Amino acid sequence: MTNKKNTKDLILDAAEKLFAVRGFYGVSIRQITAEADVDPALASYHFGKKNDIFDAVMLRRAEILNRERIQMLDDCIRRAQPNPAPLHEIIDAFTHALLNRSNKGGTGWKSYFAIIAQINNHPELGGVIMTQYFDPLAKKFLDAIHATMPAAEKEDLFWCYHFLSGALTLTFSGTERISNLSDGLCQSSNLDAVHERLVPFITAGFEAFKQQPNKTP
Amino acid sequence: MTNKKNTKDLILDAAEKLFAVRGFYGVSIRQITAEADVDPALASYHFGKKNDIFDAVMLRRAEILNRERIQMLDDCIRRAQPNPAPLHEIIDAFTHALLNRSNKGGTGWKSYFAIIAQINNHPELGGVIMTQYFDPLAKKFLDAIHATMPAAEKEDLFWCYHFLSGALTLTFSGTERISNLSDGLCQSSNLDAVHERLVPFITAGFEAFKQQPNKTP
DNA sequence: AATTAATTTAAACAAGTGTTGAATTAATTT
DNA sequence: AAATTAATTCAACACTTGTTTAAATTAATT
Repeated sequence: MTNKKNTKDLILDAAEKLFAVRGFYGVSIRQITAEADVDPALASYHFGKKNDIFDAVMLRRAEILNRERIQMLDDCIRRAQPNPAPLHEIIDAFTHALLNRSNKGGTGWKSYFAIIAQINNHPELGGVIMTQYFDPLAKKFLDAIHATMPAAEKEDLFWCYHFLSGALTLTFSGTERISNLSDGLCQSSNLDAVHERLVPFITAGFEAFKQQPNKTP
Repeated sequence: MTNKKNTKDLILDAAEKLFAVRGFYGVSIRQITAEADVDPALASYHFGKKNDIFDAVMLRRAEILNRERIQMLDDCIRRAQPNPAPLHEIIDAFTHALLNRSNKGGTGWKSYFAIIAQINNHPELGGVIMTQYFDPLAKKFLDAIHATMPAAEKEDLFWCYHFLSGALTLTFSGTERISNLSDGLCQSSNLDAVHERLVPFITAGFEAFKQQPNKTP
């Protein structure tokens, strides 16, 4: 097991860490290369423009994460055949990989999720990665949901997905202020506790749209 | 009705608009004052440091919004006395002002919500405003929920609040990519449609924790 | 061992950064 | 009307920004 990292990864690690805290525009190339203990010119040499560094940071983990999540969705659907997969299993499959990486994946993954949360507010930055990786996954997820809730309206499910997406984003970004609300309730870092509550919460939300509303024209 | 705005508001309007799109670090004072058609030095003259401009932008609407939301919560509680307020009314009171301003409040409010979403990921920026305005409101909201769901565990409700907060943030930031998932389903800007779905979704999520789980030790 | 390729260094570039001070104009008070 | 305060302009400051260039060094290939 080689412990010595190459320059490209050193830069990506440093960029990931700093982007997570201060955002794309809040971090300079010189700060990144200083954190990586590397000459500033190497950033341009290895990656090109600053935007390309950001894209490289995103791509690195997007592939891993995406493969895992699609796999879990497929497994969950296959297990239930010929019936549709249970709703809570679909939602668990959609969220489990996030929890797992955020919990046991190390600081790099934590930073990565924080950046994902930022991308939601800056479409100009991560547009390509999102369209290429997350959208197909979301489509597969929504299809599975629709299969297990055939009576629900598609538009309802579409919005429910957005609510799930928002809850997920904030939960796993890790940057949320726990504030003085918790009163010591939340012994942080216990992300399993979060997941135990997130899945029932979201499942119940979706189920509220299981039947079409009484249309009385 | 005076149409002529003073310099301070011109700067705040421009800053709000630009911060919403590119974030705090992504916008320079010169860009702000150019957008406001005003001399760059006036930013420092009227507000001080760049951080103070950001705080002023936040403060302006935080007071208005906060007063409205607290009012609606109080009204909803008073209406139900001596019974606890219905769950869905509490959630509506918590979200209605956001919807209303986002829908009919003009572009300034839209930008404001986008900045709020950013603050969630950059606690260093809006910490003061959040602690001063949003936390007390959240506490009042959670108390009301607890009153109407006395059998639920406090920690469960705390996390449910976070899921609500995430869903709200993403929904009203307005910066979310609608993506190619919608297939023309979502004729955007129809935020009433969002609210009609958000309240039942969140209500059902909370209700999943109405009874304590069977503790079988 | 010689040659080519890949990587790292150090210096520099023009442009943009937040902020300030003195001079000038506008508004308000005496 | 004069005097005083407030608001605005212009120029400049020291510094940082992303990026490039050419030379020096290291690694890989012949």
